[in-house]
Amino acid sequence: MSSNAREDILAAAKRSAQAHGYGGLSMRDLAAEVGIKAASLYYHFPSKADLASAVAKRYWEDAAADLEKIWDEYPDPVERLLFFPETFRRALENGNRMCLCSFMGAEFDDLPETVKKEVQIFADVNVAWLKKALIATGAVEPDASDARAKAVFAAVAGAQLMARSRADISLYDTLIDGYRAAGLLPA
Amino acid sequence: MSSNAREDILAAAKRSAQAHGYGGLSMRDLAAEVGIKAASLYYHFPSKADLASAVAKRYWEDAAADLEKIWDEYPDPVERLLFFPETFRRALENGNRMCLCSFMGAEFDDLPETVKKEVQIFADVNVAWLKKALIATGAVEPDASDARAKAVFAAVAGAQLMARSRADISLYDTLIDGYRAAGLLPA
DNA sequence: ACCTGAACACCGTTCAAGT
DNA sequence: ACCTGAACACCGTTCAAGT
Repeated sequence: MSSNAREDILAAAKRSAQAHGYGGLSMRDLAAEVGIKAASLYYHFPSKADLASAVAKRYWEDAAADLEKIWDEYPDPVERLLFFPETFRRALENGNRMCLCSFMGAEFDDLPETVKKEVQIFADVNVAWLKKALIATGAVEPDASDARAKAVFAAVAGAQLMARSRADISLYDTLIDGYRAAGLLPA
Repeated sequence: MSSNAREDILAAAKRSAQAHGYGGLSMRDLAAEVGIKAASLYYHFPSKADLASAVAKRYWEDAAADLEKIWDEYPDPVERLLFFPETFRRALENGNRMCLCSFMGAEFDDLPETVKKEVQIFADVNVAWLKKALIATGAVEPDASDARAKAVFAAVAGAQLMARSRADISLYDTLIDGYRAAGLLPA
């Protein structure tokens, strides 16, 4: 199937970065998982920074595609918006992992410039989608939609972070319900 | 003044962990900052895990004391609650740092058990205070106060994380305002 | 009581060398 | 084209030794 080493590396690096961050991503461990030597990684990616940058870029590209699909699959604006937290829930389901870009947001100080840029694009993509989705519900004034979209994104990321720190996915659901009860998400 | 090496180590380690996390906390760099050799750190703390555990413990103890002070200084329940995000804002003001326990929440998988425990207590302390503060406003049903307190905590932590990842403190203010506008925090 | 140099097994990275 | 072993400067940690 995927005898493409470069793709294997990207996939394994993504999984690892979602659990251990940029700093915790070990080139030696990564190589072992893919079945090559650490030195061989540098044939595919000139540095750890370049690898992480490629991983983060792929990450937001995949997220953008997923969000597009959700947009089309949920014609009802409220249902669509309520489905958004599900994308963050899946990382928790997948071995208590978290959003790669949230983890790297914490590691901001130690991130290479190229990686920082991709991490920020991930937030941009999500916020832009949320803004459109909020406006579509008609419940938010267009003027307020940008601030509200950012608030929803930050709150959902925070819920994922808190749930991860207790390895408790039911806490994530409680938090999202709490956002709904408070009015941050439509009820 | 503080010729107490142990206290100097704790203070420097706290600052570093707020910027680089547990994994990014370097014993050699830390020693250099305190003015001793790395090996000497092990006279004061038997391991990096023990040091980090002591730092996290001190961190929630200080937070608990701060919250008590805020409680007394703000007799008005709504004003008191609105002041809560200020405690997280200060870390951003202080060199774009973040809550030590949020960072370590991301690093959950790689944290020693003793450190995990202290990190969770930090959340417990904040949630317990928020719960009391929410009930005092009378705007939240006691039944819903626990879920709401957790939601506020997670949302504020998420706002700090997102603002840090753009090194933009004004974004933090926008997000907190967004929470207010949406009804998560009292307006 | 408090600190140190030297050593250990790690890490990301480089590079000349292999096929 | 793709991979490797050996080496580099790092890291957390240990420990015997210093004062």
